[in-house]
Amino acid sequence: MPELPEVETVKNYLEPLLKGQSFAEIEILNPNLRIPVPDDLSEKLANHKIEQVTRRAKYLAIYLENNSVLVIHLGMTGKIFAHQELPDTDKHDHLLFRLNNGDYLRFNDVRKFGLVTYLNDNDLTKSKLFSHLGIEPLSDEFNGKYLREISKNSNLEIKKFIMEQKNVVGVGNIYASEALFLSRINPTRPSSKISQKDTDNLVKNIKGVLELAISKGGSTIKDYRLVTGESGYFQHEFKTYGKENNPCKICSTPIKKIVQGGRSTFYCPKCQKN
DNA sequence: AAACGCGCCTGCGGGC
DNA sequence: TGCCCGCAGGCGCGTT
Repeated sequence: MPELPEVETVKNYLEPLLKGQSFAEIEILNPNLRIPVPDDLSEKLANHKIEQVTRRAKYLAIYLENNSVLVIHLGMTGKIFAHQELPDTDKHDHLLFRLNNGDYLRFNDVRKFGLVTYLNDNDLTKSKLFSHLGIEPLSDEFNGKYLREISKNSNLEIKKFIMEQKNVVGVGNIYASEALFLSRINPTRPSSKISQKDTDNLVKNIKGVLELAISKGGSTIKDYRLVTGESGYFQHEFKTYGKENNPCKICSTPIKKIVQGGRSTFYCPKCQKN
């Protein structure tokens, strides 16, 4: 899936398409997602004006005039395509949204780790999907002081720590590797062993890499596509992710691949010392 | 109670 | 060519 920059990019595309419109009908083609798509989705959401299109963590939260919220998560392979007329559907399409202006949105998800549902209450914190989520990485609350405070007593490896959604949301497997490289921190270093100065730097680099990726329209690897079907561009700027055995951009040492918590991690063993 | 590891599901590419 | 295995932007759950 899409990590935070990809979801933010989707949000930015959807906002002008949706804001002020309403859903005329939402057709469920296949309800079998991470949680089943509720039968009454269309009934609950249709014909209520769309007020806001937002992102929280890696979720899209689309607020309607009747206080309900359409919630979409793209999982690993979820995609949303926009069309100006009735599109052909393929076997991994799960929902087809028809807007009052005749546009369509198509939700496609090969691996079905995504979800589409609604909330009756627009206070996201009341939902089980959102209640446990930590702060946003691009917010002012996410700063070196905060990160050091929550990490200084943890022996969890730093890459796992920053990917933990209760600590900070939206930092996925790619951007965790990239931010640690930029910060010259070994991904296996215990969180407690990172100085305030290095923590400040890590926060700066997490924000920097996410913002840069957003500015490039996210990263396209395999399945992820922009709403328009175009690719994002940030994948061309990866310094470590997927670069096993390629020379480090700084010192030319071959990039190493290890596995942490079942996820691949890429880093430079020379630049990123423990 | 934090932390691990597994399962959810499908497709693709590499190795044999 | 074909089969089998490992791996993939995430996340929640049960178990230690």
